[in-house]
Amino acid sequence: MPRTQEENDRIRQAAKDNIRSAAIAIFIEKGYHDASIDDIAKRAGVSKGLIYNYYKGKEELLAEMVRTRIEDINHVMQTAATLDTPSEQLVHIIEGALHNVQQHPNVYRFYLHLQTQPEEDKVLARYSQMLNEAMADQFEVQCDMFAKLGDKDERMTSLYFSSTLHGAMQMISTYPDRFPVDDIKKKIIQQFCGG
Amino acid sequence: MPRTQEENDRIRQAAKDNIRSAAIAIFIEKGYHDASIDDIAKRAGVSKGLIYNYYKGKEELLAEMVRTRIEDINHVMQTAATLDTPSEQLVHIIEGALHNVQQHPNVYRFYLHLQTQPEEDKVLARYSQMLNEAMADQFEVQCDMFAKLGDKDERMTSLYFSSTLHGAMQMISTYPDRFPVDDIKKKIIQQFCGG
Amino acid sequence: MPRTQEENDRIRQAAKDNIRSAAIAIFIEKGYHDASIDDIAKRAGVSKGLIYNYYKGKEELLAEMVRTRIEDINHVMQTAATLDTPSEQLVHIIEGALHNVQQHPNVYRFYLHLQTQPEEDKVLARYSQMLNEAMADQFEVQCDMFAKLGDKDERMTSLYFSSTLHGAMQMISTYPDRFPVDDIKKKIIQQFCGG
Amino acid sequence: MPRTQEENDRIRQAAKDNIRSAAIAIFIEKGYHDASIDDIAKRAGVSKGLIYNYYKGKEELLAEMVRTRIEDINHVMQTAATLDTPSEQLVHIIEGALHNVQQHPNVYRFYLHLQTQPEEDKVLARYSQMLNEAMADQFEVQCDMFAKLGDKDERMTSLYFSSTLHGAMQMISTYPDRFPVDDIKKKIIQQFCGG
DNA sequence: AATGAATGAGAATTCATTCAT
DNA sequence: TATGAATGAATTCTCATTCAT
Repeated sequence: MPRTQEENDRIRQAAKDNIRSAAIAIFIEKGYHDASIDDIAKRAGVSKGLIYNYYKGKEELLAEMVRTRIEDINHVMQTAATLDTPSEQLVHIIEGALHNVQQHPNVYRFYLHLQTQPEEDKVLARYSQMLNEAMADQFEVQCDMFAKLGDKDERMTSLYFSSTLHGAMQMISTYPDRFPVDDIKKKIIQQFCGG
Repeated sequence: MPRTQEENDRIRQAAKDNIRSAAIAIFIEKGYHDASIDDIAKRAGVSKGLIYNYYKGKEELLAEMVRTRIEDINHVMQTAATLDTPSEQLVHIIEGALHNVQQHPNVYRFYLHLQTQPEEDKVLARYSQMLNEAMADQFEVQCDMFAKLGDKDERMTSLYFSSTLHGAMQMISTYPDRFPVDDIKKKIIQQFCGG
Repeated sequence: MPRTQEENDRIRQAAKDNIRSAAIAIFIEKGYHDASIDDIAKRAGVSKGLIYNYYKGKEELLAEMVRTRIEDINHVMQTAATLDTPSEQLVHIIEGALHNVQQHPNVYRFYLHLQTQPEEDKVLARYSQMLNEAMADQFEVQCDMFAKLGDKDERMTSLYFSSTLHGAMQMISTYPDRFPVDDIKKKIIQQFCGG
Repeated sequence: MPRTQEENDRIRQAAKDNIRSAAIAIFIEKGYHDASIDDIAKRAGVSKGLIYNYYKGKEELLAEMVRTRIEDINHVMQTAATLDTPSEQLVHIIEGALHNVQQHPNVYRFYLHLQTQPEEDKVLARYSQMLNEAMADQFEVQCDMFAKLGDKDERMTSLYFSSTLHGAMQMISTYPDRFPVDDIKKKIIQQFCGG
């Protein structure tokens, strides 16, 4: 007697999730190139073959991961946009970003690693670019916020803001134990969400 | 007619340099993993075997590269230290850093990529760490500068400064054509080398 | 409410036939090796599992196919044998053969491909051999026909006839659009069914 | 001290030849799909890696083989063309073809197998087609011969001739021990090289 | 000092087959 | 009877490294 449609869907979804989680974990631990399908299969506790049942290959696992990442970024931006004042919006972005890096420095590290992939890497260049574009989108949204904040030179300020914020994120992910996140957060808020 | 000792040394050194240059170029173009020894040999115009004559393997070529990089960083810091005022010193660091990234965005990209290597990568983690330590050294030197500048909270300022500077460098290397380097440079100088 | 025995048999037979048809179609389109069980299951509109319910594996599907082929060949020969004169009998064979190839060049092609399978192919060699034996049987029957036609050297004539006929079939299947089937048919009939 | 250029060339050529021979032998024994690179490496007594040093992959080994085959076919045709009378020319073609199959039935078998590859096989279809084209070229040359022989309907005769000849070849390769090659050869010569 | 032929360990991927439901 | 999730053995191909010359 075959399983019902629903049951199969459930099993499939569980298996996919399981594999995706394992892949994410392994990618973050070892990096994309060093992670083998075998590693992922072992971590997920499934056979190599099953991974190919659900994903076209290693690259698709990365694609899924990047897609999720971009959605997360966009989600933060959209939530920010619902807040009342530009000042609060920027604070939300800052806190979201720094909190995230602080909680998962390796994840930020992974994506920064991906973004800095040599452009010649035919496989990864696409994902690198997708992340850069997401950052560019984020930048545009920030420009609006600074404009609403009364900034006359909002593009320059947004750039400077992004530099500072990403610099801080980079530092946090590099020295996760030593970096005084809260103090830096205050400084950034004070500098850019000034009022 | 055997070569003289000196002549041999000269030949050896020239060959080593040649190989190192080729390796650097290829690593930066393709990244460490994607660069093959064959690529490097071809670029250097020598045989694969010769590379192993001078270097223990691929990894040692990277080690050499990282060593040079760290020396370059230290060199900038030392030169800065010879300047008269802390303000001039910081300006020198800023200009050196930004100019460098602007001239060779891919080089900065390469090292940032290396620094963000997953820690589990047994081969590369060491180099990642070495670069981080160099950055930490740089940080300490900067602290002195900010202290001399009269800053009471020089460690925090130095951190914030490093964040901002590295953030800017990251942005330049990501968007080399669109980023207004000079404007940002001015802003950084104004903010940190202030008065 | 359990099904009756008959009903079950009917269902089983229908399912088997369905699968066999799908397998034949896929085998002919893609060849044995390139055809996947998945392809066959999709074409038949059943699950992979069901195929294994009715057939031991991929090979048995081929076996079934070859069995049918041989039956078809024998059927043509038997029908020929019911005709009155040896001349008519041979004409029937020729027309049957050429018509068949002309209608389904890919089918002939498939079996010729199978017959020319390397002998070492442990899986397929058996089927190759079965087809060759069927051809040998056909040859014997033809010998009788040529004998009845008054040929003193009937084995040689039958061989020459088979060569010519199979050569023509090979040409038709290779150049299905360009080959003047009817003209060649006439020539063969004229040459061999002459008297 | 490195080897001289010549010495290397010699070594390379020997290795290539060795690999090619092994590949041909294995392909003929097991067929293209069933032959693994491992098989070929073992037969050649070299490592798998070396094969990829000399050939882009499995397909290139086949390509080389097919190229040689076509050259051989063309060579027979060209040699035939140098003979004085069309009758002698045709006899030369017949003898060349039948002798060849008789000596190496498995080789003929291999190429017929290749020619009958399903068209959907994306890898092999090209080679199949190349062989068919070589056969078509051969056909055109034969037409001229029959024309010179005074045949009014030379294209039809050439087709019929080709059918008969290829049919015989197919039979020889199928029943190499039982087929009376010389007798059939005489019959073909008698039928087509008139005089 | 210099060469490049040769190796072999390891990676991604495919697919016939099994088996719990 | 029927399903399709899961397996794992086999295969192609890559590349850092070795070593005879």
